[in-house]
Amino acid sequence: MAEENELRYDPATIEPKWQKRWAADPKLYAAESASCGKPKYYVLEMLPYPSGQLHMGHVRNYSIGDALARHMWMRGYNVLHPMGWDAFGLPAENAALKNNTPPREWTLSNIAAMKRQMERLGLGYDWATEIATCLPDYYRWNQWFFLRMYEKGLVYRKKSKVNWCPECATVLANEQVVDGCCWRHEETLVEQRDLEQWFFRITAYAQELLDGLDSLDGWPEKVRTMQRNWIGRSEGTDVDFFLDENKTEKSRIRVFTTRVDTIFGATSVQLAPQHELVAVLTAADTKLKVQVDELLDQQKRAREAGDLGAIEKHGVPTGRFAINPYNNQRIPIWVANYILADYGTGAIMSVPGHDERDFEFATKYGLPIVKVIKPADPATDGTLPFLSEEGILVNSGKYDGLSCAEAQRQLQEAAIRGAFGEPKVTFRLKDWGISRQRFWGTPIPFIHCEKCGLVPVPDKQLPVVLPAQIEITLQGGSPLSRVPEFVNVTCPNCGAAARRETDTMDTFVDSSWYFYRYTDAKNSKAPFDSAKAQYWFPIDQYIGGVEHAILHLIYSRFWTKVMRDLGLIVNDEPARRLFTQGMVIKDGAKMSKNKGNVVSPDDMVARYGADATRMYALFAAPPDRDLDWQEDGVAGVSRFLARVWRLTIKHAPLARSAHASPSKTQNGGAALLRKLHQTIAKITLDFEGRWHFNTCVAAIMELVNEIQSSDAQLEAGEIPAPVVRELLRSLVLLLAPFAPYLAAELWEALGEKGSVLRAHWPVSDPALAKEDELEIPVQINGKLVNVVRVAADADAKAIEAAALADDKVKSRTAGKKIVKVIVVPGKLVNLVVK
RNA sequence: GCGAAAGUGGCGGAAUUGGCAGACGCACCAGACUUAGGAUCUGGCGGAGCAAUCCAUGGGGGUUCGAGUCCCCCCUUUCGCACCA
Repeated sequence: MAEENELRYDPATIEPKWQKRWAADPKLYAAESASCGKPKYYVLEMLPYPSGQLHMGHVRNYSIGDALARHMWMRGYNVLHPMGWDAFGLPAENAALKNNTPPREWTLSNIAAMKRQMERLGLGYDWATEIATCLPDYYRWNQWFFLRMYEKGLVYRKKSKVNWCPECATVLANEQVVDGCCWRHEETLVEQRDLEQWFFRITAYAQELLDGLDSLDGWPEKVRTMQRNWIGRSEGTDVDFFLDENKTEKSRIRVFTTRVDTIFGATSVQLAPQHELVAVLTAADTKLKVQVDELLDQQKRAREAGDLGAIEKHGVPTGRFAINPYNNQRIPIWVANYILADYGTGAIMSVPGHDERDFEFATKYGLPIVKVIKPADPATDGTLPFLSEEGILVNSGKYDGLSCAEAQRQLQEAAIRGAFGEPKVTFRLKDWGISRQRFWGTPIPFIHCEKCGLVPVPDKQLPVVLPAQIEITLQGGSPLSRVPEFVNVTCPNCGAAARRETDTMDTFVDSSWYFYRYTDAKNSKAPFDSAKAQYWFPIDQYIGGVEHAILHLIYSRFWTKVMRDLGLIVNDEPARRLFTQGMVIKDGAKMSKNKGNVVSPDDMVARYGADATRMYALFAAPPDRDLDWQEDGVAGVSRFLARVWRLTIKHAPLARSAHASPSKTQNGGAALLRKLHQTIAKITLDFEGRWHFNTCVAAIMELVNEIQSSDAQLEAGEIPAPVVRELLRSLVLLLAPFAPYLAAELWEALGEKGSVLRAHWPVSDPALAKEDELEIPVQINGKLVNVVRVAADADAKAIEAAALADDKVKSRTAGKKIVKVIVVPGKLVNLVVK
């Protein structure tokens, strides 16, 4: 009975034992100082929002990062592997409303719970560098950066149309609006409101953010493409059309076009319904106003249907005319529902001959369609619209005969000379609106003074701390505005009574620079020490979900460039390599409470242990693909770990009896050593880039299967002790990044002192890994017939001879003619037979 | 509509450079131990066929001695973009 117990793998005993020991060793996962002499490696997983519960997506993300961190420790790197909490945000306020718990208390207790879960999973974080963005010693630096950016002209306040989510009761950034709805409330339509808001001038870096993408070759192409599209650079020309014949400054309509070469084909000017000229015209024309209101209504309905792109085109003529500055042609001005107010100038020239949308519109309303580009390829000449730039200008006065590109150059020059236009680069990217009318965020460090206007809070008064006592509601604007002791201050400038700003910052501000704080988390004099940041940055490997491709990942690139220009850092980009892991799904669908297919990490850990749960998360699919969670699979990994445990414990005494590695002339166990060194080579290679950890786990399973099927030899003492020692030691080392608890337990069982993390990652010996003999497949006309065994270094001749000597090959080729023999040494033989 | 990725047994997946398709695991089947255990071990497991053998990587063509892998066309799924002038 006692013996049976002894041979049972029990993660519920092993794992808490090591968890305790690890917690008692603060140096174990701690980054060392720059002077340690080792090469540095910064591996980072995106910090979680402290909802209170880890989900399987977290487990997967952190299992990948932790495996990499452990591997790099074993490779002798100085590893920074930190963790923190993206701790501001609306859920804390919702919880406060629901349970009457203060946001701070709710958040901190969630952090404690999730930290326990992470420790239970055995994740190797340097908790000495832990950060929580909701604490004043972190968010004071948000305020500090805000003031520095204000000084640099990168922060401004302006009244404009902004996105408003009624559910969040706050403003949202453009990046947080998905298909016209709130990114947090997919069913809630975002409204447009005119509000005075704080903005970061991210557009000042638009070109650099775009150019930088070319250098990020360690980032997924998908993410780079998404950012390029989001930044949306387009080169063109601004052109002023004159209103009627009255050529005064006030009566110009500026349009933006990328195809100024087609301007002789413009047959109308189209304005967005929100265009300021439309407001002037409708004020004097009630009939027109009704029509324009209808266009606005159509836009609104299309947005509600989530399909603004497919709006049916409608327009109304204003009765007014514009003069084309190049040929003085008089063309009608229309208002159209498909013209976007916030792109370009909110007005376009309509060229139906060479633009698909304009063609559709002109056809519908009977506007003239003029051909001004003749295709270079005569085969495509004829039908309009002709959209390509591969052509020659016609019907364009003195520009006739020019290529499109040359015409664009000359027309731009003419516009500059005539002072009615200029070359223009337009970006789709808009400035980042960061004001939030919420409580649980970083207070914006400004004061409104009747006399002095906007006054920045002086540095020495930072941090502006959130009040502890507050009543949370989702009505009536910023909750902070209802806390008199927060609002009422004296102006730092003139000393008069003044009002504190009551908006807080977007939580994406918090996560835009958090990874710098990890390098110097306790600094109370500065956000971080520049020398420390310079040592650790850029991040060597960043790991997270692709859903942040244009939110967090563009904001943090922006922030890095701002900090560089403030002289704080020298790197241009935050992360050298980015890895976006796939989703965890169940029964073919994303896990969600609604579908009732949520698998709890705690439940998995309780039933199978942390090692099995983590290892399954790596084994079930390659990390970049979606992973279908199958509980039977976790049980399978758990059985495998039990087998490793039994095998190692059983043969540990023999292994411990040896004290050296096997000598090269050792007899016995060559096949096992060969398999071992092949496995080491395979896994090492994967860590260096391919990251197919699923096949790494499979390779370890193969190795264990092979050792186990040699059990009879092991029992009979036919495998020398040094070989057994090397096999088991290496097996444990290979397992250490994936199943840290079991590895620690078995490392100790093998009589090893010190942490397995400080042991050297095994090195594959090519001589030991090499096969003596190979099985070479023999094909006849490309079809497999048999395999022949040959020496591994056999040349083409020898292989051919072996193939031709094979009985099966002989009988298949009898009476036929061998036309050609293809021999790929080490691979195969193919006989072409007629 | 445009762009990208993917499509392989009952399931998750493997095949790193054009070279034995299905590694590894799950599920299932048979057996051993044992007598009730969701334990362990052994064997089997793409389809058809008694077999030799044939068929098989979404479908159809092509290149090649040889194609899951390369090229062309089509279908499906997922993701991103979608009047950006």
